[in-house]
Amino acid sequence: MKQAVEALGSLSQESRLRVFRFLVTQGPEGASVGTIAEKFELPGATLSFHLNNLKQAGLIQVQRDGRSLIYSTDFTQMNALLAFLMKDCCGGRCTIPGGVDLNKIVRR
Amino acid sequence: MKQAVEALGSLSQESRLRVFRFLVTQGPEGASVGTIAEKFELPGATLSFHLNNLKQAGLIQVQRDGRSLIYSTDFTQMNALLAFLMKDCCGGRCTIPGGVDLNKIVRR
DNA sequence: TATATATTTCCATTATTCTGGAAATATGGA
DNA sequence: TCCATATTTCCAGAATAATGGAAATATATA
Repeated sequence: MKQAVEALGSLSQESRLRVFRFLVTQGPEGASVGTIAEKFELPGATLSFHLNNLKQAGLIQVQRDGRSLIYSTDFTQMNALLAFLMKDCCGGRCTIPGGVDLNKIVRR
Repeated sequence: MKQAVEALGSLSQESRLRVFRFLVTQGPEGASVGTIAEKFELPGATLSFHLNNLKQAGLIQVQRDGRSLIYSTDFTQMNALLAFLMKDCCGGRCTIPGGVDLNKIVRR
């Protein structure tokens, strides 16, 4: 549950959620800090703080490319978070947009 | 996205997540504030604060029964949150415990 | 009406998180 | 080596959230 709280907390901040969603769209290529900073008009220190928070939560990973640091999503944690929410927080009552009852397909 | 941030924020606090999960197990019957307070050993004012937060986020609902207030889960919001996370935060890479690829069944 | 029970609201305190300028660190190239 | 670029760390101030005692409100019952 500790991990879930951390991931939920990380995604519950608007700037961070925005950045995370953007990184999701970037796929494995990811994006450099500079690119993200420009896109969201965030000061370096602030962005660095948020990226570090997402990384601590296990939601993103980083790799260096020359002078740039490239951040990209790490779906392991997101996967775990979804599994947790569906198993422990839905009580057999959750469906998804297509009308599928999640709890009928989640191994419990 | 506003709603998602609110729901994520509400669930990202340990006491609240615990209480929410407990209410999930209680189903439509729900539980009184007193019952929850005893179970989690939380002072009245603190619990009231957290219950109100969950309610504001649309995750629980309340009804009066005599002197007691009965809180119970409202899955509409949880459902919406899961849909949001799967559609916008998984990038086609999330599976659930049974090994099912969520993005194959989510209407996008 | 008087009293007990259940819960909330009020409010002050403490704790945590967010923000961003400035300095520090890392890398690459001239 | 010197300089430019990319990003982080440091740090202090501002904003937001959590905590819980005490008073207020709501309901029930005698």
